Amino acid sequence: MNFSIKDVARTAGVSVATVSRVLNNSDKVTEETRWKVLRAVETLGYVPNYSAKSLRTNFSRGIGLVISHDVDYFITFPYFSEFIRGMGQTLSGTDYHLVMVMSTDSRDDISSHLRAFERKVVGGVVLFDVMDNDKRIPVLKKYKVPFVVVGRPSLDEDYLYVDSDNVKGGMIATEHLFKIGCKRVLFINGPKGHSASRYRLNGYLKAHKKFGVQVDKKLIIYVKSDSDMKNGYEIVKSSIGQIKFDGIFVSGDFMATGAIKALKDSGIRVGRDIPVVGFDDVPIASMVSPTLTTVKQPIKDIGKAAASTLVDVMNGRNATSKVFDVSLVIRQSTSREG
Amino acid sequence: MNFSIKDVARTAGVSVATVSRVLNNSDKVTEETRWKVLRAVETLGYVPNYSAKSLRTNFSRGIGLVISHDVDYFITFPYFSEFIRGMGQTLSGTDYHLVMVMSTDSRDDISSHLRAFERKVVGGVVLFDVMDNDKRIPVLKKYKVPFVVVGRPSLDEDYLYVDSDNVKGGMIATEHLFKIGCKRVLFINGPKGHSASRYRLNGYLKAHKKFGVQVDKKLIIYVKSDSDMKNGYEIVKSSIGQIKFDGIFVSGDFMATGAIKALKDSGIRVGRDIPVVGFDDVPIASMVSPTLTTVKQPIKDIGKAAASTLVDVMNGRNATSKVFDVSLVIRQSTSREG
DNA sequence: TATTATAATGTAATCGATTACATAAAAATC
DNA sequence: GATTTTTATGTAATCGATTACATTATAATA
Repeated sequence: MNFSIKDVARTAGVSVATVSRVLNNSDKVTEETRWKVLRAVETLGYVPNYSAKSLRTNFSRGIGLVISHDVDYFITFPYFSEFIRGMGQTLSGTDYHLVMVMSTDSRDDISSHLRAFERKVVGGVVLFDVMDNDKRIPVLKKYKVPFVVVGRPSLDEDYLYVDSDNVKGGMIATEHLFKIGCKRVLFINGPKGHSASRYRLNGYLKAHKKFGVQVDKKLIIYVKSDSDMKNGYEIVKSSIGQIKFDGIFVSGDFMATGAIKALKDSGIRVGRDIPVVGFDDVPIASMVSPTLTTVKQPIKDIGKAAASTLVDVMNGRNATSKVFDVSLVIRQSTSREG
Repeated sequence: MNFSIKDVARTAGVSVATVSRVLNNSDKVTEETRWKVLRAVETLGYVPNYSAKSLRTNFSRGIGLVISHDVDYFITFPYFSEFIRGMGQTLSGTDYHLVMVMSTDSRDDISSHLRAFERKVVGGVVLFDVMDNDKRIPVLKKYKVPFVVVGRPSLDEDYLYVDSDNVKGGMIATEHLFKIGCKRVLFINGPKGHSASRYRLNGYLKAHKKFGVQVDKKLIIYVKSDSDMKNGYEIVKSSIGQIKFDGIFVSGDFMATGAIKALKDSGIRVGRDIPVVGFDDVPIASMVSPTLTTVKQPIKDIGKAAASTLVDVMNGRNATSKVFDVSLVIRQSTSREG
């Protein structure tokens, strides 16, 4: 049976207004009345109807995450699950819930976000998988949809974001390779235009400056699509003999696994001959052989922050953007003894 | 600006009832009126308020997926993402949306499902990660919550489910090992009581019968928790020397990766000395070395089926349970040349 | 043409919550 | 004790849709 606030009011012998007051602990209510109401709620097993709530208050507690149809990258990678887990941990026990809106359109289409917002299915959205100068951001602003961006797709940063320190990530990865003697680091970066790709490249360049190493643009390769993790394999395969390099930094552990396989298949010893550094520290990084040196990002924390920041924005509280620290996890793939 | 059905009615010069009729293509409406209404909808950019819809019709279009806090397994594994992608593909373009309800409680707690349903945040749920005789099923039945189970947790099967053919999966994996000369196959199964674990064991036993091989119960090992994929490594490490085995079947590719590492670390050649078969065919299976022989399940299709079946149930259409075929993908980890 | 049947549209109640405003009760002030 | 102020509670409108029922317009029949 599904009870309404009226049933609670009748059972407690008060008006619906009073019940509402108790339930939202607004206004003043006598301890005695409060107790009567709560007892009635308990007795009936009353659960508020969120459609009614949302209709009346014009406020939806859905936290929207729009997944584009044509994007494989994030969603197939552990990154995605961990991110959701983080959001979940923050949202768990609150009145908010995570809504996955499936976009019929391409990645840069905003209509799914807007529709979900206008339908009141969500009260705000998390913008995932953003590109440089993402066109969706101005649209969300225009329509006053509360939102938080994962990543920093534009320089003016006139929006709230959560991100990991990709500049540092790119830097410590490259530095580590320099420190163990590399001079020419092949950098297999994410897709061009992708928010994170730019920052990681910055870090890569910074490390060169710091170590006084000349940058060879031929060493910087962007994957075309973010869906194909076999890219790591193929890029390295086709680079061998074409470009001279003595170390590899790959923007993603799965691609790094492919890169390592390519080296192995070519009879090159990973670590001793060519050290490899990945990015993400996916669970499997410590299970492959050689185990993978990689940049660890606190993905779950980023998910948590995305959720809590968005809830803050939705409630008109002021929130701040956050950049999370990353660290290098050193394993066998950069060991000279390998 | 957010327009309501009233605005549309005014703009079109008709009543709200007529607008509603057009929008839900119920009843008869003149072509002319329909056109006027649709034009008004177009002009205003009207989007129906789903809270109001849901309140009035007592029908929520949220498809609930409850994620337990204490479960790492599914959510960290590619299985989870792929499953969601499948659901998404089915739901995309429809009026339904996927809601991830985060449970505060342990896996077998049903309250999160019920609460979400009674709040009208979801109109039905997908039951994931089920155990044998899962206690949640009778509760969902009792409260008349539309639901679909992923897996087959009980024998009476008095509910709708989608599942992959785990019996066949366990069987073809074991058979393949027998065919290439194994006599004692170590089986690292999922957690005891887990729906899939039972069926895969059945397949494992069936293969023994078929090949006339005696079953040694010592060879059957259940992982304790499903969260720790290092289990594969540790179980194999501690089994070497303790139990005699000449092949391994691991209920999961990530665990299989750990198992392979354990063999390598012990100086055992994977394939030639001890062949290994995994389960799932995760994307990385073809990127590790040796590449992994594994049982492929159509996870995305299972997700699709889960979504469409639930929508059918929610709409009172009759639906049927589905079992999806699995197949063996043969790679290097079972090659005797490895 | 008058009468009846049918089709198209409108009116108003309803879903379950919140909240502005009204009112009653209690406390504070004189 | 009468008056004012404060506090607690109730009444009723409202959010945006759907839909039973009423009404009007049109078509069919006598």
